[in-house]
Amino acid sequence: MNIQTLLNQRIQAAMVASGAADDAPALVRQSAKVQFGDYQANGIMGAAKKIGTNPREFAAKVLEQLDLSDVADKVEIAGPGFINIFLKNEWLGSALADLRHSERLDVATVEAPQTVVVDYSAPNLAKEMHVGHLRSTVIGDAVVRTLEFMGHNVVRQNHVGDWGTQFGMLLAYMERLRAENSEISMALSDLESFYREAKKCFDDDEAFAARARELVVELQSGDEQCMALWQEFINISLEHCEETYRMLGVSLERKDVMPESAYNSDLQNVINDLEAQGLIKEDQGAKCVFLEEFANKEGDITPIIVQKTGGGFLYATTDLAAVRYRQKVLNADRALYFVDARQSLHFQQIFTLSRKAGFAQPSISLEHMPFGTVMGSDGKPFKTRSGGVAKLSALLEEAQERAFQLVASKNPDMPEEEQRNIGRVVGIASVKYADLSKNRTSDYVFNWDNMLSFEGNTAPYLLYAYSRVASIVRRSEMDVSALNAPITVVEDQERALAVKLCQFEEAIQQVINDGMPHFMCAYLYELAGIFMSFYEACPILNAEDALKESRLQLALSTAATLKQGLELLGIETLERM
RNA sequence: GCGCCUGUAGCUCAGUUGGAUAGAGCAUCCCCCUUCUAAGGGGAUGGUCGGGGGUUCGAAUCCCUCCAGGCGUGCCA
Repeated sequence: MNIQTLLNQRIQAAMVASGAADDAPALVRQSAKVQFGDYQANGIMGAAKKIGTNPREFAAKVLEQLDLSDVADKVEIAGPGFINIFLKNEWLGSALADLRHSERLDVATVEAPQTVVVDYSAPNLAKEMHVGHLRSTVIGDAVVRTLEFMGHNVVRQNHVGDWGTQFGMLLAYMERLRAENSEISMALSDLESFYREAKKCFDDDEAFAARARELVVELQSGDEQCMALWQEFINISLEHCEETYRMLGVSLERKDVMPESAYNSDLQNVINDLEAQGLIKEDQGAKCVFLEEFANKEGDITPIIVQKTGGGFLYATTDLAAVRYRQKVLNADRALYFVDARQSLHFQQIFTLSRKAGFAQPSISLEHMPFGTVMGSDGKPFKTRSGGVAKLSALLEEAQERAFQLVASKNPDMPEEEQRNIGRVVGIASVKYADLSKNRTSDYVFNWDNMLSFEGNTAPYLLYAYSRVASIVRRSEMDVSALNAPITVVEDQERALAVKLCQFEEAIQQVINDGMPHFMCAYLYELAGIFMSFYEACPILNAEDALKESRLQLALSTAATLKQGLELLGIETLERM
């Protein structure tokens, strides 16, 4: 059920029938205030202006063409020409019955599924995942889950960094350890320190550095032994990533890995294609593309360098090859890039050039989904207490430990095993939710106390709300699947809850349109808050039979919606806390 | 220099693409546990939406300008 879509269609049709342009939008929104009803149409004023009539008179004409008697019991003109819609309680009751008896909460899959390529996470395999990878991974995964729920064909692309000069250094260090008969797998169990040690050798030891550079050349020329060593390293590094994904509850798998190196054999083709189209200019020894779109007022153009002096390729080249792959091989309708906001210019360049060179057809939508930086309380990029970059796995361990301490202090009598499990779920959920609930584009401050608080828009609050609903259902000791009594919407709190439950699909739509999961978070937080008010005001288990069954179904639907919503965010729920 | 982003309550954040009297949580202050989890709920206080101009029925949102901060800007990714 999507009330907004339904009202939009009906009101727009009435507007057109009243003389508005065919494409005049009805602009139906959830009402800002209760006195304005449940929904308001804001499009009347604009449409009236275009055809040169008085907005209120036009609104009156539209109402004559509009029959909402099945869904609304009051439709009124207000202010300069708003149309306010008050939904009918009986209709809400029947909509809820549909929702209750649907596996998917009455959310229909899309009529025209798209192939959506989602590029996210993309850690550099030379090092371990750190806090900087959290946002791309968590936000991308939430959007992926939401797209799949709506029936789109999603192709995950984990564009990991597995190529480049730093691998020479790492391979040289592997060689050295092997020569010393040291245990390589042990050394690689902590990639972070492995990288540090290798870097130290590279900086201090001239012979080592020379060998590292030599290995880069061997690697690039496809030397078999060198490749084998490299592959060994990549495998171990990927296992680290997968361990973190498991801990985080992220849906990425090995099959989703499409590394930078996969495009190596295509990079020269990219250059050739650009050259054949006359797009390349050699400048100071490098092959560049100068596009007018990136000129300043003086006419100076920021070039896109696609091949370095000496023949090396750059990440621009790889990204161009990736666009072409996503277009030609994956046949994408949309390609979403969950990548740091600092790469905005880079993606503008890549997208513009891809269109110009025909790598991307007009039909494909290329969308950079930028996100801000995770900050510490000092307002600077988040670091550990010792000042280093925070390893993601360590951060997640700490989250679970903190949550465990919290659970143990609130529930001292609970068996430790259960405390641990709750700590795990709450800890991970807190970190993910803190990230997901903020507007993607802005920086946010990482704060343990805020994210682990049970108050406000936090994971613990939502999980608690869910477990509380689940507890009511358990205590009812009824066969809830057999519940079939009509759902009656009478009290204000019942009504508010009913309307909110019917708006789940609208929240999903927002997440998909803009790649912004915080809309889902806001929705779930509001839903939980409204349920809590309902819970205070409307006794469920102590109500008499018909009322009890009606309210129990409201509770059931709330539980199902919270669970499904959190699942779309990639967050586990708990039946008991 | 140029470009992009950000600036909303003391703090942390929303604000559905130009809609009605700008909203939450924390903090502060007051209420509510003999009834389904008080890890909860209800209420109060708190705003020149960075400043100034403009566009129009209507601006936190769009345009111009200034201020403050962040980031990017030819051979790292």
